[in-house]
Amino acid sequence: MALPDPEPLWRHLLGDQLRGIRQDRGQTLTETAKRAGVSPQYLSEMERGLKEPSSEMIAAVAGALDTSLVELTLGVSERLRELAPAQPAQAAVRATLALAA
Amino acid sequence: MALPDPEPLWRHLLGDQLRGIRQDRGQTLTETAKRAGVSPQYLSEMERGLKEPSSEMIAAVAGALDTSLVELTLGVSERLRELAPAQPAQAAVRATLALAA
DNA sequence: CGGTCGCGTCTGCTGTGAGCGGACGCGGGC
DNA sequence: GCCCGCGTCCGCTCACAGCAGACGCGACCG
Repeated sequence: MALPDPEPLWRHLLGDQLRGIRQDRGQTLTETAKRAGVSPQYLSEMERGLKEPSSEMIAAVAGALDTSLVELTLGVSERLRELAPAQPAQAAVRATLALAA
Repeated sequence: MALPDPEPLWRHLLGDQLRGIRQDRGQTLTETAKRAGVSPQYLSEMERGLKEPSSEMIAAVAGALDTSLVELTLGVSERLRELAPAQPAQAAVRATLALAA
């Protein structure tokens, strides 16, 4: 019986994307949060995949980072493809993700 | 002064993807909901973008549809690209999306 | 025709978690 | 030493995630 593959969760992948883009842009968490109109503590939680942000929140933070939902979702799908090259490597992939978080 | 582009929201795009895939698979809303372990009324709301599903819910419904988060996010990003060919067409694009919903 | 069934959606509800204020640890500058 | 800004921790409130029961509708059957 095949188990469902343990794909990473949306909120983790999204958070990774957001943090990655923010760092690429050289923005601090505090200034991005301010630009997005959210609290710094909340943005911190979003980036760490601790919260399920609403669609409007995602859009606001994307706007603050001068990016868009299309780039975020594309980034997530690309990341997922990198993470899932073959079935037997799943356990190693999981460990790598845990280290990145 | 450039306004932020009125990109569709994540929950709407996700819901459209889920309904599209479900219909492609020839599954009823009721059986997909059962397979995913969610209520039919909730799946209906998800598909119509009325609710912000948790990451686990997204994963559960994806599993029930024999799809994955990578396919969903890729589908969303592709849809966004279709929807945003050029800046002046944004208002027409918005109207088209409203009709689809 | 009336009754039954399954589909998808509406309505109202409760417990949980989204989002945030205040506090904290840390490093850097003066 | 004090101050500042960074990012995160902790605790809180209220909006909403998720669902039970009800409903409208079309299809089917006797």
